[in-house]
Amino acid sequence: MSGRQLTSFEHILLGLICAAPSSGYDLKQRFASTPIGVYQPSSGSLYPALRRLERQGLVRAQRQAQPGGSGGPGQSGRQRRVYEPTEAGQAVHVAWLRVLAAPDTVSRDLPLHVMRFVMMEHLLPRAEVLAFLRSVADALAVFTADLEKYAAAAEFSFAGRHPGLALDHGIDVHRASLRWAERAIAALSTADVAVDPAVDNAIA
Amino acid sequence: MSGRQLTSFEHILLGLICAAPSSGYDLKQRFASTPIGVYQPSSGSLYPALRRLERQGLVRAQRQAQPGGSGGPGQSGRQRRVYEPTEAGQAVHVAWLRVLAAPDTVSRDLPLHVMRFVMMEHLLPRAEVLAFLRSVADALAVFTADLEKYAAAAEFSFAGRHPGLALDHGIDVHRASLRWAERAIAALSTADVAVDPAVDNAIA
DNA sequence: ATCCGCATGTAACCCGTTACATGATTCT
DNA sequence: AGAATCATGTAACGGGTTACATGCGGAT
Repeated sequence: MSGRQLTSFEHILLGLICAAPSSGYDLKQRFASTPIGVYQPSSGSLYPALRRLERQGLVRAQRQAQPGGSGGPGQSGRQRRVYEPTEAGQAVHVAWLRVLAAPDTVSRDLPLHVMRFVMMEHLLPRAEVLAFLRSVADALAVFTADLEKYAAAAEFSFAGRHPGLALDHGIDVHRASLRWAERAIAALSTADVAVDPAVDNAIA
Repeated sequence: MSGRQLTSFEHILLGLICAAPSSGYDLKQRFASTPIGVYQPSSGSLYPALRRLERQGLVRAQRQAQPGGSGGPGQSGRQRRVYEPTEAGQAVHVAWLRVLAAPDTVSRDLPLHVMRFVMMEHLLPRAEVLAFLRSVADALAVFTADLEKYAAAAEFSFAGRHPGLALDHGIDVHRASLRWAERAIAALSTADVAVDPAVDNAIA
């Protein structure tokens, strides 16, 4: 439990491991197969990151002997290091999920916020998820308002020109995110509340 | 003119210098004052990057003696290194502006594309700007279609759940960008074509 | 025997961040 | 003199990318 705080990439890896114990190779496959980030981590970033998480006591690896069984086509080659979260790891992950969005960083961090939102399912109670989405929506409202204020102030200087159009793009995109956040709040508010037993012991 | 290709950051710096000769400090101020990227380059990245551009012969620095004049409040302190583009630098910049958007990288590169779009004003003829925007729109159309196909295929597995909502976000945001690109094309197509004399000698 | 796919790792290189250092000028 | 602003730079550190190395099993 050395103090230094994790990078976003490390936090995401930790989150994926919390969702399901995985080897480095598993994680790579998951990045490859989902439209998660369009981001393909390289071996040179992935394995060292996992070692760092391990060194800090947030995950634990167990060598998985290939089953092979009697006559079955024991499916693969080298031995896998399957990581699972420690209690400290789970605590760090949940704490990361609980951080609310802030107006001054929401634009830069939006993809990360969306990723965190995905990981909250089954780990945070409905009410906290809604509070998080509210923080995102509020932050985006502030951000877009600022952009529009800027646009209004500079209108004479670049209405209809390239800088003005670029500013429009920023406003449009963030307004789309804002509308999405509001719709997600509505959807999750009215959805059947099938209480998830996993959530309760995750909070404990 | 050593061969190695530039980072995005270096390309942006080169573009800003092409737009107006600037010192490192000027560039920092410009990043600070515009909603360009919400990105504040540090001295430790900015000055070395300028030196790299200089070493490659893309920009040229000239020490600017503080005017000061007779009795006037010569406004500032240390001597500035004001960079201006070389011909090679301008050529590299324009070539960078001319690269079209591709479907497989458009999501990752969108902010960069928008920035390039801004820099095209006065440097590329209207027709090329429109062709660029078309490539962006087409790439986004492909990208969103892929996302929607993915969503349709996985609907049973996560309709209304967090992953599904996150996917919706990706679709919404990229559709917003797509609509913006189409609108920008329309706006620039119908706009008065005041032929820009600067453009022609930039192409030469 | 060889190649391919699974699976993990390492080394060189580059770049960005943080934090500090330095120079010159003006304001108090 | 001391502080503030303008202005450029450097050093330590960390992490990502690329490319290569290794190990083992099954398929041709």
